[in-house]
Amino acid sequence: MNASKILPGELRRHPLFGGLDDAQLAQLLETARIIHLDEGQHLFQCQQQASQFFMLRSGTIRLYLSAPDGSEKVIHLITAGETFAEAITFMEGQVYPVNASALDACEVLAFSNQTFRAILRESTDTCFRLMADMSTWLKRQLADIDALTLQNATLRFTNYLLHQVPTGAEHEATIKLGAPKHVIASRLSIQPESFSRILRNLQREGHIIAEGNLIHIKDLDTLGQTVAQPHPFKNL
Amino acid sequence: MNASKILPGELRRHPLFGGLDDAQLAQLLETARIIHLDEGQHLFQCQQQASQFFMLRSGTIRLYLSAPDGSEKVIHLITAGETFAEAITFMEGQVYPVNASALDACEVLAFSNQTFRAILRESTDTCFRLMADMSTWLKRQLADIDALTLQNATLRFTNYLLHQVPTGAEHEATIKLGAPKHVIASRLSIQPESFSRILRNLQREGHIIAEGNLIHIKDLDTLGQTVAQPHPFKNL
DNA sequence: CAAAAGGTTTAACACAGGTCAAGGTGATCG
DNA sequence: CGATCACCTTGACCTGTGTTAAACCTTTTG
Repeated sequence: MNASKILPGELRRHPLFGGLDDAQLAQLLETARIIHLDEGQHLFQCQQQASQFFMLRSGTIRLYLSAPDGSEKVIHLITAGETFAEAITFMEGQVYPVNASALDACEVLAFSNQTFRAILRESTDTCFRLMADMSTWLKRQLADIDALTLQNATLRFTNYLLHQVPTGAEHEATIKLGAPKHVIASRLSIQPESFSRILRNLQREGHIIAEGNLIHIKDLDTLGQTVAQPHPFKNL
Repeated sequence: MNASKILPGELRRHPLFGGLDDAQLAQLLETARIIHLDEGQHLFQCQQQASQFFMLRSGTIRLYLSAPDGSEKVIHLITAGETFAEAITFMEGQVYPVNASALDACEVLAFSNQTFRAILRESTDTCFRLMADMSTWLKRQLADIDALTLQNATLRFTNYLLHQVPTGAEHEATIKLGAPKHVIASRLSIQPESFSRILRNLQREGHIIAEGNLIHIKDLDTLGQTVAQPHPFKNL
């Protein structure tokens, strides 16, 4: 599948490509490819040589780590419009540090690292955009480490929920989980069984109403505050 | 304290500055400052406006996160020669995402973000160096997330130990912990008490000999393999 | 040098969340 | 339309690690 169908405007909408001129964009598209993935199919594996980076057009991609014993940990869920693996070119070894597989049917744009590096060589503006991009990945990962070490499972989930709330929501909101619950659970480093229990507890305590992959938050302010302290009345 | 005493060669040894020409280096040094920190003193606090990044000349700096309940998590220990906070200029908000304090007396070089950005504008080579630098931070954090989610406390510690082993060591090695044990423990997201137990267990099982802040590894190959499976004979 | 302070170790106990096992529900399929 | 499969839930149990408390250094300090 070649890239003749890729629209320049589609790329320009992404901050990373927002500063490219027509010639640079054409240059990038020349070596770009469209990749179709079926559900469950891998885009790349950990440790594999990285010659491309990607932008997801549609579907959901799961970035995850595998342990020798077979257990897995979802690092990030990519949704339509996001780029990923754009920083790998600058790592020594230039191999993907995670696995990437499709959660459902996906359409992915694949760009040549080599071509993009050539463009970066000529454009400090795009360098700056990539560095801004990389810094948001750094901040995201830092937030994850914070969550893993300083928050308990329930708090990780409520924070996750609150991050899904569309801007502008006032007091309540209904969130649709973008992936099977066990995938969200892995993203939050929680076992499916624990995730289920957390959901039940939050519902029992009146914070949310969960129905399938829809979660209704009754009060945005209460959630996150009340839940924050695991044992507010421990010493009474 | 001005920067008249900063030697250009000192900076050039660091990969980040390795591509700067004399004029650029002079420009950077013009707005650089030397900062002396006493033990325990803060270099910056989380959420503080970031107008500088740093290179540590001597001593040890602790980068850490704080939770509202007062608990802390050491993210990284900076040792002499390392740069840090160099990526913050590209984050939106441009505030430090962590705290930084001195574990002992430190001498720190502080560089102006504004000046460095000006240099980056003129030098894609230095952009590439900074991106390589940022990608190693990304990979480090990923390794931490991996460790936190897919490894237990003992494994995190043995992996940490093995990373401290100087290259070239054959079968055994003696590691000197570069910080108080409770700081290393926090770096590994382990409580001091648990850390102490892990040390005792590894010693009882004959893997290491611990004496103060010195840890002797009896067999580099055995450690990391034998220890890897928590319960190898669980089902016997 | 006694006292205070900070770091480390030990032991007893507690618990969040992992593990195991079983059952439910809904979708897909031959 | 029964069978299979994937996902989710529930309950009982287990364990790694946190917590609490106390004792033990070692170093610093008045």
